[in-house]
Amino acid sequence: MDDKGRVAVPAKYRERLEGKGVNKLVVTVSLMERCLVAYPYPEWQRVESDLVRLPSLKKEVQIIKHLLLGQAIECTLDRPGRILLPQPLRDFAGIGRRLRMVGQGQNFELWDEETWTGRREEYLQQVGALDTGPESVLAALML
Amino acid sequence: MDDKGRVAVPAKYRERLEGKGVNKLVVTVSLMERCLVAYPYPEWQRVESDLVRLPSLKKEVQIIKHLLLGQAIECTLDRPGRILLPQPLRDFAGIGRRLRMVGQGQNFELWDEETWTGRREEYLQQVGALDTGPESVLAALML
DNA sequence: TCCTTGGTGGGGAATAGTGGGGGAAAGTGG
DNA sequence: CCACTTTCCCCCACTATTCCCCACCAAGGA
Repeated sequence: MDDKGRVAVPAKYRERLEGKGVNKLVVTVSLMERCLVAYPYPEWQRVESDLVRLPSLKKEVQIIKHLLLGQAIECTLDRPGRILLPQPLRDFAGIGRRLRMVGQGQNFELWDEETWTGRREEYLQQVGALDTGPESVLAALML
Repeated sequence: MDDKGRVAVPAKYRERLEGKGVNKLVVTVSLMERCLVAYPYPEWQRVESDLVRLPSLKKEVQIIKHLLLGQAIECTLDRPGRILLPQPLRDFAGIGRRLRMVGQGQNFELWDEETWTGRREEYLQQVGALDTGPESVLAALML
């Protein structure tokens, strides 16, 4: 990230977007981790319409709508393929000068570099402790 | 590995790939060890589609998706049959100038040479301590 | 020895990423 | 309502990477 708050989206992601004529991303917070999540615009529309369909009276729904919808920002890619990350979102995820993008299939996450490497160590430890019996996730993958 | 970060894929692996018209590999981290895993592209697609099919709410699934999907990099073989290993992956596996490829059937692992020889000693010790009764893995192999 | 095949090294073109200036637009205060 | 400030966005130039190609070296077989 440069000191204007711009983040270069790697060319590999970008060409997948441009292939579909998409030049906008929606960035919001992650519900699970101290990081941000970026959706290609069409993908976000799907998420959003799912969300608004949920019954607004339920407390869980309210919470999730506040977090996701309330902080979602539409970001347009500039010519060299960068997005401008608003300060509030950067603060939320503790994103400093160096950040890390973590792909998740359709969308991808934005982490502070240091936060990510720390979290990754925790993940590895947890995997080591996982059940490896025939019913486990690991077994299902036949890795 | 040369000082541009390129790694020659041994001809034996390569011809198996080229036989199937595959010139791309996907490299990601290993869940179990401090090493990298390389999949032929079609094989990786299978793993990936298995992963996205798993229930995303489970914590184990989240962890595995972050580790495997999040750090997966697509690598194209250059003409002499080498791939370029990105710095972050090299760092993860502590891969220095000399590295070691360890076949695992469909895929293969990439180890730092020194890390591998150390780990191999531990493996040998652990094999020595294995149960050799009629129900054991060793017995099942009829060794 | 010579020829073939697999591995290595490096130069250079193309492409991706970075940084910064200036102008438009939007927000703020008089 | 108008000036002033700030933010943002577009564009250009510069730097770093990546990728593509060719030439060299080393080993094994005829």
